[in-house]
This record gives sequence, structure tokens and C-alpha cells, in this order.
Amino acid sequence: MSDLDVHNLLASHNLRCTRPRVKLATLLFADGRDRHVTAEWAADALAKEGDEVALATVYNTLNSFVEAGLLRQISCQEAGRQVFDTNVEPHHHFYNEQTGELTDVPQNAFRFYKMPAAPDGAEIVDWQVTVTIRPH
Amino acid sequence: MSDLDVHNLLASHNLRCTRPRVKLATLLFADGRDRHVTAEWAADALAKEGDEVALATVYNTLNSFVEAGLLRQISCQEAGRQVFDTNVEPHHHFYNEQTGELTDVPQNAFRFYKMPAAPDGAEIVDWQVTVTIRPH
DNA sequence: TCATAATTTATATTCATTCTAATTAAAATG
DNA sequence: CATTTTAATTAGAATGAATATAAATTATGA
Repeated sequence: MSDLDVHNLLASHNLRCTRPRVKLATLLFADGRDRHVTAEWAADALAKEGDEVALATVYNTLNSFVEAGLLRQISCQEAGRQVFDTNVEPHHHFYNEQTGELTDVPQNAFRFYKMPAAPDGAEIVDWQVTVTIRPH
Repeated sequence: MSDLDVHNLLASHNLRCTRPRVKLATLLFADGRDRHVTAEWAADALAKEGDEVALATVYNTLNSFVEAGLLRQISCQEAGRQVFDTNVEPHHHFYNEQTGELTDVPQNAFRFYKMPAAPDGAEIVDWQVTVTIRPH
């Protein structure tokens, strides 16, 4: 993903092209790989490249990316830290209980013939499987 | 669940019968209902009954209960707080995105005919579905 | 170029949880 | 039953993640 692409990506999501946003978007989206990152990880990764961004800004930016639909916040995780997922398509996760690492499981890895109905007065908007794995 | 039962429950799980443990076990297990509770909720509930227990003790106790297999820690939740589940059997959850409330979904409400294989070098130890619902 | 509105930033603050060290209480022993 | 040992409780301090604040900076459009 070129500099121009990053600018287009931000612009097309109504996000101003600021230094922190460009750096973070490049870090997260440039190679098209799926990633599960914390704010601290992203801040450290930028710092290592000499692109220091204040931690508060990293939080702000990741949250704007979530609002813009560029990132997804993962709710299935070790308690106590927010994890952001670059894969915004519906999918599931392996959770390595030893390392805490999350790995994507494609949506179609699960096929079901029975699902619960939504409770009265509510609708189902998403479902997500967390598969806990243990190395042996 | 009588006082005697609570004592038996604790004793049979190698937990000393202390005031905080008896109070918490009674609060959580006496009526056999499934509950999803935070440490703060439990501390407040005891305080309202005149049975004050230090918050640190509530945390200690809930964590011992988890270790003893009397409670389960839920990993699918709003970021930032631990939720303890009195239902230790395999099951799933509705997550109300409006209120944050969790409701049990019985294990057999899902039937799959296709599940992902565990990655090399690991085994699947648990899987759990979180169904996000929205009131309408 | 200039004005203005959004963004960044350092710092302070909040909140959930754990740690510490002293006290208290439970079970085991004699 | 008294004593000893060991575990649990507790107040308060400490930690760590995330957000709020408010002043300085920067992007964008006129």
C-alpha cells in the first residue's frame, strides 16, 4: 500500500491525513495481513521506526479507526486490555490459552444446522466463536 | 441451600469456612440460579445485607472459587472488567450490546456439522459462542 | 495566506485489580 | 481445652490500562 493509497483510505473514511493516522494506517494496513494489536504494541512499533506518537493519540486514532470501520474491537480476550483486529469481516478466533495469542478462523470454518432464536424484543446482530486451544 | 450445605460445598472443595466465603457462597449459589457477577456487584450486594466484606477479599474469594471450579471466568465481555459466571457447565452467551448484560444460551442451542480443526501442535479445549443482540 | 475547526500531546485522572504487610481467625496438635 | 501453626482477611498502597483535560499545533477550505 503506497503513501497515496493510505491517503485515499483515510480520506475516503472522512479522516484527516495527519501524521499519526498515516503512520498507524501504514503500520496496520500496508501489507494486507490480518493483525490483532493493542495500543501499546502499536505505539512501540512506531517508536522502533523512529515515528513516536503519544500513547493517548494511539488510543484516539485506533478508536477513530474503529468508528470508521477500518478496525474492529475484539471483545473475546484476556480481561483487561483492548485488542483491535484489522480483519473487519465476520470471522472467529482461536485463543491460545498459554500465550494469549489470537488467530483468525474463517467464517465458513463453522457450519451449523441449529442456532438459538433471539430473545423477545431483540435481534441477533453478530455471532462469534472463540475456540480455546492448548499447545501440547 | 442451607448453612450446612454451604459448609459442605466449601469443605468439599478444600476451602476453609470463613465468614467472607460463606457469605459469598450463599449469595451466589443459595438459590441455584445462574448469575454473571462482577466483584463490585458482589461486594455491594453483601454490604446491602449488612455483611460488609473488603473488596480485596471479594476478589480473592471469587478467584479462589474459580480455582476450585465453583465459578467460571468469562472472557467474552466488555473490555475492562472481570465477570464471573456461576454456571460452570459448557454453554454460550447472548451479549446485549445496549446494556452489556449477559444471558446464558444452553450448549445444545448450537449444532454444528463443521468445525475447524485445531492448528498443528495444539488441541481444542473449549469453544464458546457469543451472540450479540440488539433490542429493537 | 488566513481563519477555524479538528487533532495532537503531556499530564492528570479514573477505574479495576492486585500487592503488601499487619492483624485476625481457622484448623491441627498436644 | 489450650496452644501452635497456618491460612485468610483487611486497609491501604501500588499497578496498569484507558480516558479526560486543556494548551499547542496542524490540516483544510475560503
